[in-house]
Amino acid sequence: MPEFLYNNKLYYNPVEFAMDRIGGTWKMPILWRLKNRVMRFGELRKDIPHITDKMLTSQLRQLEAEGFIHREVYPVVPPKVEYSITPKGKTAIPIIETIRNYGLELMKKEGIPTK
Amino acid sequence: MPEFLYNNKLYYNPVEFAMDRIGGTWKMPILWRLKNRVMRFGELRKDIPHITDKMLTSQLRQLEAEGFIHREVYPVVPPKVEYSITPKGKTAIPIIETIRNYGLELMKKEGIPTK
DNA sequence: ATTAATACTTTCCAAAAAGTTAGTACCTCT
DNA sequence: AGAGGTACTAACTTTTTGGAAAGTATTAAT
Repeated sequence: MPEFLYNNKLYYNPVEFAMDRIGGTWKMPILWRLKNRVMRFGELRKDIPHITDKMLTSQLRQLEAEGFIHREVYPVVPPKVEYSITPKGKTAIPIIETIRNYGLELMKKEGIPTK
Repeated sequence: MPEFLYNNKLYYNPVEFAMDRIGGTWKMPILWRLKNRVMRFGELRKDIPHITDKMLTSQLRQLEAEGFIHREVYPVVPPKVEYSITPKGKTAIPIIETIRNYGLELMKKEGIPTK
């Protein structure tokens, strides 16, 4: 496996690279929810259990910086900001689905009720 | 999304559950190498760049505990231990491949030479 | 007696990720 | 004047993850 630098970080393989973009605790849950609709900050917060303002903001910023989502600000008071998925973000959906189904499969094997 | 406990840890979704079994820096590289052959500790260490003894040991133990690999000890001196993938471990290979291909795709978009 | 080989184990430490708590800016409405 | 609503921002702490370096056990070979 080749190793390479990107944004001053050293990666050892493509899996690591992918997981750095869409991995972590919150990025997939966010992308998953945006997959077929636009959502506001407050909506996402309500919909994703246990996420904090800080985590939501920082993850949204990272996803935006990588081009997975788009952030649209409306200059009104109180503030209104809408988040939507980009074409690049959509390419992540099937991957998330694959991992999700695998997770469900493993859970089933462990006897964890999946509903 | 349902939340649930497993081994005293709280999970919020199936993706998280899957990534806790086969995610992290080293588990996929290990499984990937074992996918079609048995390997010894020293072989794995030589083959996976930058991994330390400690990390290799701890990841192998976790993979074994979850049933993804099998550990065979030969009572000889110096010690000999062989690691092999189990049927359960094999189910992870296509997932790794999917993520890997996605990583390669993202790298290509970023202009990172993939070989 | 010393060295070599192999597969760990242990201790201590640093960095990264995530969580907690509190606060800000702005305008509208009462 | 004060409260309410929205999307943050900042400071601080905790937890998790990973890493470096050294040590252990056993026996054979020199």
